[in-house]
Amino acid sequence: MSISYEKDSELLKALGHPVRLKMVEGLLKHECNVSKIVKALDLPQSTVSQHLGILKSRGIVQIRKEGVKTCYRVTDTRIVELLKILEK
Amino acid sequence: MSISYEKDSELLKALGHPVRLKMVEGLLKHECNVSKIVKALDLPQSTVSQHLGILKSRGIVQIRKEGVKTCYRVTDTRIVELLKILEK
DNA sequence: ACGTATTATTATAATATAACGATAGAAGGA
DNA sequence: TCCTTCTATCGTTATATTATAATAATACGT
Repeated sequence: MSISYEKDSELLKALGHPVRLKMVEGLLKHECNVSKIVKALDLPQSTVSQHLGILKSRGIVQIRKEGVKTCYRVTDTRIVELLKILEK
Repeated sequence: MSISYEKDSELLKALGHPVRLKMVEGLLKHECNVSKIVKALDLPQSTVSQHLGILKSRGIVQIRKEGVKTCYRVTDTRIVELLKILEK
């Protein structure tokens, strides 16, 4: 395999925002719905929802509907490894 | 160590551009001066210089002066690992 | 000193991103 | 049905990024 400049840069750009990076780190550990994330980050609901939408559109997270709630979780396995490197 | 959301997202954002990602991949293999990069990527000199400036300001690359030429190379060891993951 | 090659910086316009209030829609309970 | 909770989308404004031409600055050879 080799790097896809367009696609991979999209992935990195999506992670290249402090709020989204924080979200992703949290969603690695446990699935979480929107309103919980809103409380945890203390940000407007629309802001949180928009960031989650960006992560979802890049395939970084996936959703699971639970009644009226939307549970987000990290699915891209490369993300786990990427975050590990940042922790070094 | 843990993630620095502000600083690490800056790093990812700098890599989150197709041209810069391509540049970094190349500069991992061999140091290169600006005019060579201009030819390789077929982009205006000012565009290339600006992108290199961004990579430099984030500590992703370092420079070595050789007369009138500026040779760029990747120095951040985490970058090597990050790019390897993208290749998967 | 002059000309050339190389690189950085500046200026500007176009486009994209970010933040967030307001609104809309969907699901469930009373 | 009405109300509430939860989430997504829209509209707007502010800010940031991108591209690129033009210009400046630096180093070197003749």
